[in-house]
Amino acid sequence: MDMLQVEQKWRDKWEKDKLYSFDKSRIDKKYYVLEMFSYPSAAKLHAGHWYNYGPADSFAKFKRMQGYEVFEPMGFDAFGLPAENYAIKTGIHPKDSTLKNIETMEEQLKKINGSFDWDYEIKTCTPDYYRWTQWIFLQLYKNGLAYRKEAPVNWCPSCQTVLANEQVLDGSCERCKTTVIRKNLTQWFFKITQYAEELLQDLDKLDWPAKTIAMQKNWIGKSVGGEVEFALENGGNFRVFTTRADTLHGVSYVVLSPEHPLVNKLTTEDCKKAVENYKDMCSKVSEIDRMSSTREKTGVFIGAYAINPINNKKVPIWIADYVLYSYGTGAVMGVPSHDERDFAFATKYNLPITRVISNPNGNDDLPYCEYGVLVNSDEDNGLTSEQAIIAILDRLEKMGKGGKKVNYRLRDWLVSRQRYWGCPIPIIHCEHCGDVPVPEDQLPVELPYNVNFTPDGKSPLAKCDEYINTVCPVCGRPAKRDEDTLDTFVCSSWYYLRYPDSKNNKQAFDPEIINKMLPVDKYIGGAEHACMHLLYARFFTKALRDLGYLKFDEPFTSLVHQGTILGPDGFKMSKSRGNVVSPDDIICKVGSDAFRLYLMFGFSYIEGGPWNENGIESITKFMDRVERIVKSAYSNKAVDKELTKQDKELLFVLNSTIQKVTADTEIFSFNTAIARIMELVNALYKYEQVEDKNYKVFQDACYKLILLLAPFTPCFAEELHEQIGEKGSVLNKNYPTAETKYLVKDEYELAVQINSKNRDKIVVPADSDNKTIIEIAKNSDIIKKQLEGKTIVKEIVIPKRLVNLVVK
RNA sequence: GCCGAAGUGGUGGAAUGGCAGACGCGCUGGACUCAAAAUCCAGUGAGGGCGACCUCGUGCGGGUUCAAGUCCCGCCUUCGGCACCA
Repeated sequence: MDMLQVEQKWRDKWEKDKLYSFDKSRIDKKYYVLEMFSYPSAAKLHAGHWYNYGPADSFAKFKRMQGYEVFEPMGFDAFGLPAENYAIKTGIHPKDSTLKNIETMEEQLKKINGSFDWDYEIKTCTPDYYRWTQWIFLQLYKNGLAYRKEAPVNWCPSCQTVLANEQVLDGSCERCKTTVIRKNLTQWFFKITQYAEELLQDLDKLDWPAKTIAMQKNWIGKSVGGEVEFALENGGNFRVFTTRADTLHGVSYVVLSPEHPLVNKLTTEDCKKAVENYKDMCSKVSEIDRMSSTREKTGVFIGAYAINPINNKKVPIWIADYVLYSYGTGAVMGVPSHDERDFAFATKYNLPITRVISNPNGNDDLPYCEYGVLVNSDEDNGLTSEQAIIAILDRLEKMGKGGKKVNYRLRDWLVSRQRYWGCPIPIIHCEHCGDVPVPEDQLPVELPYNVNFTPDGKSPLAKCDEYINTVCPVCGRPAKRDEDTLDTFVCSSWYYLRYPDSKNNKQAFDPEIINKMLPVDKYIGGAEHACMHLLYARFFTKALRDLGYLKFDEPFTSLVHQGTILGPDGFKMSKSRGNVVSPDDIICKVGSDAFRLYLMFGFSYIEGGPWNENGIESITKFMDRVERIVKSAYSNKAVDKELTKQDKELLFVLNSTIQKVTADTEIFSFNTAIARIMELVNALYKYEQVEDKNYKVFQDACYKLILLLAPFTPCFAEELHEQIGEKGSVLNKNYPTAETKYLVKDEYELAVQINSKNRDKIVVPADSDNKTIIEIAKNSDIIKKQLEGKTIVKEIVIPKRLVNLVVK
């Protein structure tokens, strides 16, 4: 079969017939299959895109044939840094390059022969989309979920710009290799932390890969403990967070993070110079370096003291950069005897180390970081750690000096970017009125085209006078627009909500429609988004629910990550390695169906693996085999006949194939599903050699074979479907279901084991009881011989599988 | 350091505690052919035996079980993620 021609033929026909058009009248049967949309890169569609979209689309087609009204939209995550960097290098405007890349990719995507309904296409960089991104920003802002504050960011002193974490490699700017420093800038944040607990709890409701759930749990990082208030000599106080209140009696110092606001107030005159030097040193260390646990702990004494509320002991106050201002209270208590970091710190600076928890094993080594029994702890002596944590925090609470507290590692999401190619932030800064939201009827705030985005330390939009200068919507006086753009992850946090109502120019989406179409039933994409996109999207869904727009709690009920296809050398495909396999070259040779089928058969879908050249030929061979057997089956007239043994055997294989393929496809185990189909084809070839064939059975099996193949090789199946004289699209036919009457066997083959070693095989009638089976087993010649002179001590029968005789 | 996943023939990869290696690639042999290609059929974990068969075999070491790739304990290696979170 000339697949290239066949594929073109059906692609055209399907487009003409609008085969993949979503039928809104069948919304009650909807099945929303979503593949993560892609970034329109100049590098075109690569094997990774194909591996995501091809098999996922087969799943969508499978659902369609099962009678669901499948909604499978496609679009582009079109804002972002690569286009801007490309523009800086080449001078080609990001908008122009992006739109051009989208055009190319649309053409390539069509060659996948996916069930995409292009009427619902989204491009996040177009005003009709980002207008609503801005609208959502304003809803979050108006409800206290978006706020502005000063925060440390990665700053490249040479490029004079802020860098995203991903642009910092080993503490240096990826472009100029200059050491990145931290700098405080006023930035927009989304209050994702407000949802920390729900984001954590609801993970249990999701049909998601366990790995991804674990990653999100870690990322949210719930930590149950308490706060302890330390008084200052001058009358003030501050709090520390701890999970080990049981060790409170062993505090020998406290540490504030260098950025803690109390540091300047408390530092004594004679310590000022050392403290200033230390803070200066810290600011030069990147956040990434600072967060490394292998770094030696450093710090300085600030000259002041704090009072331990439980025993009124006076302890020195230090600052150290291992204490993070952004976690907990930005201050910790130092208990060197029971914490490794504190132990290292105290040893280095000669601070006292007092044991307050005894080791039940009697071992005296310090630090001892497990739970135990309290010692040297006054009235708390003898309590276990578990008891003491509760007792001490209760007591502190009664004293008004602390109590139970839960902390999360999750931080609020910093969404400002000092970049051009992104969604403008719809806020106006007015000297008189403060931060003023752009009135909703004035959205979108359009991204201006003529902007100088060469990096020079200022946000590109700040240099565009006609953009930045505006009037305050409240007082009418001159004011300035926010000069930053939004992180592109903001755009992708709600696109799945826009798809089903993508042409709506009055609302971001019609809640009426969205609440019927969502949540997404099956979401397919890379695992690299576990703690970014997938978390942000969950947050948006919950926030929009609480604002009254959505009636569901989670956006993606079920999630699947595809693996990664590596180059033939086993390394990740990359231009620099020269190991990139081009999908275009392959589909030009063997066609899109064969390429898709190879991707689905050659790898375990969730694992991926290295590309293998010769595998693809075996797939075209298989397709040829299918074509030949189908032709053979339809070469004779089908007549009703009584079923022979061989007919029944074929029917058994056919129906068990249907059963297994259905079950495997459901769980994305495509390689085994296709293996089962190959087995069916092998059985058909065996049947072809039967003298007295029943062409009715033969043809029925081949017809169902075509249906089974349709989701995996849509054009190929469609062509065969037409060739055997069927009307309409194969994709509109019902997916076959197994007829259980053909799955009943008259007899079974069982293995016979002696002492768990295979010794023989027997065939027994299907209705034999265990006793009969054992008799048959014992009567086999081989077994008889093996049993000579031995005593049977146990007889085990596993129906339909084996008999095991345990002998002495 | 912590969390997660994985380790099976020459190879990609299969196996609700129940016949390890499905299916495919490769290889070997046969049929067809003057020959080749294509196709079809058969074989293909290792070792031993003329043979029916026997022994060993799922990273390593133990264990539970009639039975372990699968469950438990202790390791090794690889990959992914997090990493001074108090």
